[in-house]
Amino acid sequence: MPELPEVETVRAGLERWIVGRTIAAVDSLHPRAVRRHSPGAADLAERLIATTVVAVHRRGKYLWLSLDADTAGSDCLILHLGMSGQLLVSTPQAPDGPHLRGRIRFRDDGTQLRFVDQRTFGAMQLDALRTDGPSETPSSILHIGRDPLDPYFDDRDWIRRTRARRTTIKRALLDQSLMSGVGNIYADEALWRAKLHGDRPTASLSSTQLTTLLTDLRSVFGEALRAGGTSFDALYVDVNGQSGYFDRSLAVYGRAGEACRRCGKPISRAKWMNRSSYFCPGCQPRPRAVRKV
DNA sequence: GTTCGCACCTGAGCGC
DNA sequence: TGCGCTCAGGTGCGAA
Repeated sequence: MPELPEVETVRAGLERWIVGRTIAAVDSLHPRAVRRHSPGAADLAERLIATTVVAVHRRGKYLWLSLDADTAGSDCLILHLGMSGQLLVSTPQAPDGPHLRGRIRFRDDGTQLRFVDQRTFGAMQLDALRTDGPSETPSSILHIGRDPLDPYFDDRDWIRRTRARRTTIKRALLDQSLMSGVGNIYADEALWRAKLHGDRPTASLSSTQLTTLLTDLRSVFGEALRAGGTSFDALYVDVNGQSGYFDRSLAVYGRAGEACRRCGKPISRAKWMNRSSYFCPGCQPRPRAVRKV
């Protein structure tokens, strides 16, 4: 599933392949791919034609292409991969796959940008950039917090706001308004490294513990980035269709029943909010209030 | 205002 | 062989 390292890998690929190119045509091939663009697919295509991609930006799991022309009040194209989205740089001759949802063709008739998305949680949307402190952000994602690799991310502010929440630490990690980019996989990995159970109330954690968690989160992100991201199946690939290999380095996620690399106890898997949570019962004991008898 | 649960969606894997 | 169920999970929305 695309989380921060996977999205950043895609962003870097897009930067290499599409910056400086002018859009000639946009094909929207599935209504859900443009559901967040309320004027509809035809409007999206019409306003993108003849614009040039200036830069590719990312905040958390959101990508956006900055465009050179004022497209009637919108100056960027937001791209979100959802759970299974892929942005592929393909030759015009490459066959359409079964889950092709959108396609951007460029005036140079070279490679195309294809949006492939099996589960249709991803989306494309035109938006206007707004000043957001020291940088610019699309207006519709102003509520998304900065990610921990953002140079303007404020560690102390995140710690203060997290401790003020009346929730658990895993919920807080997945709350994209507090901090973006973290999904289920890297939340479990960072919590394992920090020896914290996901059900620990945020208010019970010290500043030191949260600082350690941030450090561990950044290190797991860095390692995953160097590995090109995590790929459990064919759902995540970079713009050239290549899989990352960080899944080989995961300590807990997807390893239920296997020995913890730190203490040797078998990794547990628990149902959590209609999904799974992986943790080591030895290194990450449940807090007393929710400890199962 | 904050927190939580659920729907959205598709295809692989599994049991019967 | 075919059917039905479960699972995967990011995001937005409504309810409490």
